[in-house]
Amino acid sequence: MSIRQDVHSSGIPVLCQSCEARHRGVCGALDADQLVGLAKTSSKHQVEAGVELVGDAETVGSYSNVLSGVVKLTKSLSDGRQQVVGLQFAPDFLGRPFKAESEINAEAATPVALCSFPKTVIERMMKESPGLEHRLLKQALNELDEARDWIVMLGRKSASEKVASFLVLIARNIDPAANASAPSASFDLPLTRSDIGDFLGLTTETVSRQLTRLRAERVIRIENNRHVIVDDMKRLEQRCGD
Amino acid sequence: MSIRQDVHSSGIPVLCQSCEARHRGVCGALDADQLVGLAKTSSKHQVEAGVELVGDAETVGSYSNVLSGVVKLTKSLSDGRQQVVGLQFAPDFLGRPFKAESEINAEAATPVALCSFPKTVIERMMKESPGLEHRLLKQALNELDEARDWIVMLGRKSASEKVASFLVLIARNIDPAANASAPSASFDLPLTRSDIGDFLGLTTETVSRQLTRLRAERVIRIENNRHVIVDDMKRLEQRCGD
DNA sequence: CGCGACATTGAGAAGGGTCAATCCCAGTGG
DNA sequence: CCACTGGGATTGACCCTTCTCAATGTCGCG
Repeated sequence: MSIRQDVHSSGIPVLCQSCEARHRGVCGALDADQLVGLAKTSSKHQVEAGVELVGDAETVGSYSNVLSGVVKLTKSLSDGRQQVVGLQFAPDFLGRPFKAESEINAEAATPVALCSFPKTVIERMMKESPGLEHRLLKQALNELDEARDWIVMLGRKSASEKVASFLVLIARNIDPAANASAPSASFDLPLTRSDIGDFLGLTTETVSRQLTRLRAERVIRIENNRHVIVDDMKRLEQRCGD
Repeated sequence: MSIRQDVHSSGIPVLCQSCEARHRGVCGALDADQLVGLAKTSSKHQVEAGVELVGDAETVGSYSNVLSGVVKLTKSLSDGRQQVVGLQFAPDFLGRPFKAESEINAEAATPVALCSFPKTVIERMMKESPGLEHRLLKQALNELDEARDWIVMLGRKSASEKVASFLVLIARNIDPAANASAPSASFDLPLTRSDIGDFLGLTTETVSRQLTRLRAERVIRIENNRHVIVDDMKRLEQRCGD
């Protein structure tokens, strides 16, 4: 069994050997040959927090897998008002197929590791391998579901419910131990207060006040302004409004 | 030319002959044989405004194309607060592949014509014909783009900007003459004031006040509470904030 | 005519926004 | 080692937009 496994995986590029995207991400839809083809033109990058990913020369004309860290997608109105429209965690696929310019900005919210490859290569593979398109469809539908939950949140929740919902979202995506059933969680916030505000449609000050309130009510503890500990996830979830 | 056309279309089911979904909708990805297969199990429905489409026996386990009218997708919080998370116009595809229950309610906002078919048939065809999956991916990505624009609107726009944006959206989707370049538009609102509120994250009263304001400023005219006339789309667009 | 659903309008309350002062803390350089 | 600096974060006071609650208006229809 393990021998067959080894034989099988011997055709997989070194670059991809330990890559999470090969399992849970889009690359899982590719066979060894395709992986080799893709790996030839792909490269891993490491960027620090704050770097623009889209509009930046490095990824124009290319797609990426997020290997670690958090990428923040934003849109702006003409007068500068900004809104975060999505967060991408590993092993999400980053990029908008079938469209030249996206009008969306992507920025590393934390230090981020990416595996990038030219648009053309992926688009060719999509034609050859329906499985890949299937994966992308699934991710798109998932993101659509998430976007719709976010719409409900923005449209109908109060400030304190928004902040609680945000913390739950982050806990679920960042703390590896915080599965649905885990009673507690502990994680670093990947965003500044003002980013969180841009995410929730609130101001920095309101986010701060709501965090203070949650802390005063002993729902969360905060260390170093960034690290959050939730002893009882249930209590936090009760404050999400849904 | 017209003869060849006729010969070619002779294989197309009567049901589909004049159907818009065959051109701009998902059925455009199917060849004549597949159309015949699909048409065998599909049927056109006409439902009146207010009918629940999902959760209702008629469409559980099935997908549909919207042929005419407007379908309203909503989600609710446990205490009853409601939010519209999407509107579907002809020839949109209605349904969420790869997921048993959607937690989303779909309701006819106006009288609606649908062409429905069992999930199983479409899902089989998706495996056979990559073109179909491609169409669905495109629609999903488009809806995702729209959802993100909506997120910006909900998170960052003022009540008056929201109402103006809503009117522009409807004008674009309902008034056949209102292409991007048309200077004026005229249409019936497919939603009640309170539905519009649920769409924009506002109350009925606020929607009403903003409409009154737009009318007072001669940006729009309203007849019979439902019919809206925009003489100068540019002026309306200027109030959208973007 | 009168009912019921939807829409408008008004007055008052409140949730968040705005502006400004202060705090906190990680670096940095003396 | 300590003071200084600068970028978040927090807190407070005040204000404004939007919500809430309630009254009134309008239209279609039996």
